[in-house]
Amino acid sequence: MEKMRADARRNRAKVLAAAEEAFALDGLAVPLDDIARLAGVGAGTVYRHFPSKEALFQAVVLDRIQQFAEEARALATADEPGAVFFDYFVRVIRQASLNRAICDALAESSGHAFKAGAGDEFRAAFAELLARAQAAGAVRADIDGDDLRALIVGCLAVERYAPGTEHLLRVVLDGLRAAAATTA
Amino acid sequence: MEKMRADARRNRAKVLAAAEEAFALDGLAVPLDDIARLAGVGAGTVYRHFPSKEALFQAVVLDRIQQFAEEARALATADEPGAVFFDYFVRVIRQASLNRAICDALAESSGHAFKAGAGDEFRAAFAELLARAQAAGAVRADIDGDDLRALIVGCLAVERYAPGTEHLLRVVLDGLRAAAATTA
DNA sequence: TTGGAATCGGAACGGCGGACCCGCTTGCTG
DNA sequence: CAGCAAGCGGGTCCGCCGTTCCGATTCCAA
Repeated sequence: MEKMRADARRNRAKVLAAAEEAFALDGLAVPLDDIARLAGVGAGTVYRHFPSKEALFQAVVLDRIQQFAEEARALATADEPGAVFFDYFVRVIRQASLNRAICDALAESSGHAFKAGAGDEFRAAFAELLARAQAAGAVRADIDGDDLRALIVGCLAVERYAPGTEHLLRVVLDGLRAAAATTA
Repeated sequence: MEKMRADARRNRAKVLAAAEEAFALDGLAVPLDDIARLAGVGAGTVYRHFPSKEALFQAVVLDRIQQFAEEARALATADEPGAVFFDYFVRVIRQASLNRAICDALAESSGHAFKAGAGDEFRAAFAELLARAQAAGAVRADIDGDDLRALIVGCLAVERYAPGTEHLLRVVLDGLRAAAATTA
C-alpha cells in the first residue's frame, strides 16, 4: 500500500475523490464509467485499485459511518441525554439527505454491507444514546437500536420523496417522545 | 375491446392475472419475461395487449388505488373522524406492505404515474379524512394531504427495511396525534 | 371445410452497465 | 540513461431487460 508507484497513488486518490462526489450525488446507481471519467482515468484503473464497484462504494462511505459512530460515542457522556439524542438523530438525517451515498449505505439490508463492522459500531453507539435518553424519560421505552435504524431509513425515504419537508421529521420526533401507552 | 377473438380475450386475462401476482410480489422490478412465462404466453403477446410494461403496471394497480379512494370517500361521513382516520391510515399501510405493486405505485414521484387522476382522487379523499380528524382535534394541524402521502412512503420504507415491526408504525401514529407545539 | 386475417410466441435487436484484458506508456532502479 | 515491470486505459465481452419483428398457428366466417 505504501510502496506503490507515485502515479498509482495519485490515481487512487483521484478515483476516491471522484467516487465520493459521484456517489454523494446519485448513490450506488451511478455507473462506474462516470466515476472513471470524472476521475480522468479509465475503467480499468478503477478496477486495479478496487476489486468491484461495491468495494469502492464501501471505501467511500466507511469512514463517514465511522465518523458518525465516533461522534455518537463522544456524546454518550453528555448531560441532557434527551436533547443530545434528538440533536444527533436530526443531524444524521440531515447529513444523509445531503449525501445519497450515506442514504444507500444505511438502507442496505443490514449484514452484508460492512463486514468490518462499522455499521454495527454506529448502531451500537446510537443505541447507547437511545438508552440514556430512555432512562431519562425523554424517549418512549418500546424502541431499540434496530428500530432506530429502520426509522432513519423511513425518514430518508420521506425526505427523498418530498424534499424540504422538515416538519414531517417533527412528526417522527414527537412520536419518539410520546409515551408508549398513548397508542390505542 | 369487445369484438376480440376468444383466445385473445383469454390471453389478455391471463396476462393481467399473472402481472397482478408478479407485480404484487416484486413490484416494478419483475422482468416482463417472467410475467409472460407465468401467464403461459410469449412476450410478444403481452405487447399486443399493452403498449409497454409501464402501461401494464398501471392497468394492474389502477383499480386498487381507486378502490382505496372509494373506501376513503365512504368513510368521509362517519362519526369519530379521528378513529376513522387512523384506521384507514393503518389499513393502507398494511395493504401496501403486502403488495409491492401498490408500494411502488405510491412511491413513484407524483405526476406522471396516473394521468387518469386516480392518484389525485386517492389523495383528495384521504385529505378529506385528514381534515375531519384535524377538525376534531385528533390529528395535529400542521399536516396536509401531500405530507400524508410522504409519510405513507416513509412507513412503507420502514416496513420493507424491517418487516414485521408494527410498533414503529405506532411511533408515527403517535407523532400524528401529538400537538404541533410539542416540538422544541 | 377452407381461406385469410388476427393472434401467438419466442428469436432477435439495442442499449446499458459491470467486469476483464491486452497492447501501450510510464516511472522506478541500477 | 536504459530496461523492465508496474500501471494505464478503453475496447471488449457478458448478462440483463424492454421492445420489436415475423414465420407459425389458431380462430372465425363464408
